[in-house]
Amino acid sequence: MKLTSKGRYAVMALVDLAKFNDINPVSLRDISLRQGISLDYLEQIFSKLRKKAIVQSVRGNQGGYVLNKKANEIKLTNIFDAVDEKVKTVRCKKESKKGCNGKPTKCLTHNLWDELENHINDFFEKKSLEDLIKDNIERRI
Amino acid sequence: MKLTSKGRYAVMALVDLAKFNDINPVSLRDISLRQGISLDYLEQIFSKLRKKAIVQSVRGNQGGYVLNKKANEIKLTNIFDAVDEKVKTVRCKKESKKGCNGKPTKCLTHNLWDELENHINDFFEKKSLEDLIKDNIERRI
DNA sequence: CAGATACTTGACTAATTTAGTCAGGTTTAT
DNA sequence: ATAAACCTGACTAAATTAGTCAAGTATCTG
Repeated sequence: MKLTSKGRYAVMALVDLAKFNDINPVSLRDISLRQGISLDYLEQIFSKLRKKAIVQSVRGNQGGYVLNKKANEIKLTNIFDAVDEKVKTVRCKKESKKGCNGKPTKCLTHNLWDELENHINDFFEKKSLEDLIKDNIERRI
Repeated sequence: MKLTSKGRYAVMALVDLAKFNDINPVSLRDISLRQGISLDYLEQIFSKLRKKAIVQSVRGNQGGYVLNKKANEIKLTNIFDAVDEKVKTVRCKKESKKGCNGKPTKCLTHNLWDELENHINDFFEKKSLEDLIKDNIERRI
């Protein structure tokens, strides 16, 4: 049960973006340097974030990225969803007619994994980018 | 963020075991047939469960496995721990002197991942095998 | 004691996923 | 014009997963 670095990076980069977002857009190059994430990889990640309208891009010289919503409107769920970081506790959901384990019934623990999934998603649903930034400032004091 | 099938199988197999555990020990072969898990794979899993004293083995003809503790004393944590299903939200913990991302400071989101880890582990800590079995019986009625 | 049943161990492997890199663009401010 | 920065898609090495396979050892039952 582990988080992929794509998901982690997406969140890190957005916190960085929100933090340094003043008048000018923030360039991926700067984020790359500050957070130690490869520029190429960041581009992949931001392409997805843009498609899901979480950020907006500003092209050309002195361009970069800007948040497309207020920080308190961006939940972790939205971020993870954008970069395809999904919470998959079970395999056995898609086989339409069969249950899990190839049998007509649901597996003994099917309900458990659903609960777990909800439990984790709750966490993601409650945390917004703003929370993270606040947390970050407090910590520094 | 996903659960491996080793962890899932371990829990499924133990619920099955607890359910059919009357006078005789339960053979892996039976579990394999009922739950649709390969016998060889089950053997690997039960070897680990035995080492962590979650089950006891009974050798010989009509042998099999028995729970080594009461069902309400076996938490999901114990099971996952036994089969090395760990909750790893972050990579950046072991590099003793450095923080995450190779810098001397912690990454912007370090605290978040810790929280997430605790949130998930809470869930595992609270659920016991007994809960699962009860849940299973209720559901059938 | 013979044989079957069932546990035990360890090595091996195919497939998948992850975590990127690389190359070759396009757009736009100055 | 040109440089900074975005944009896209293909590619790949390494790690992990999800098992399989083979060769045992222990012990109950007849």
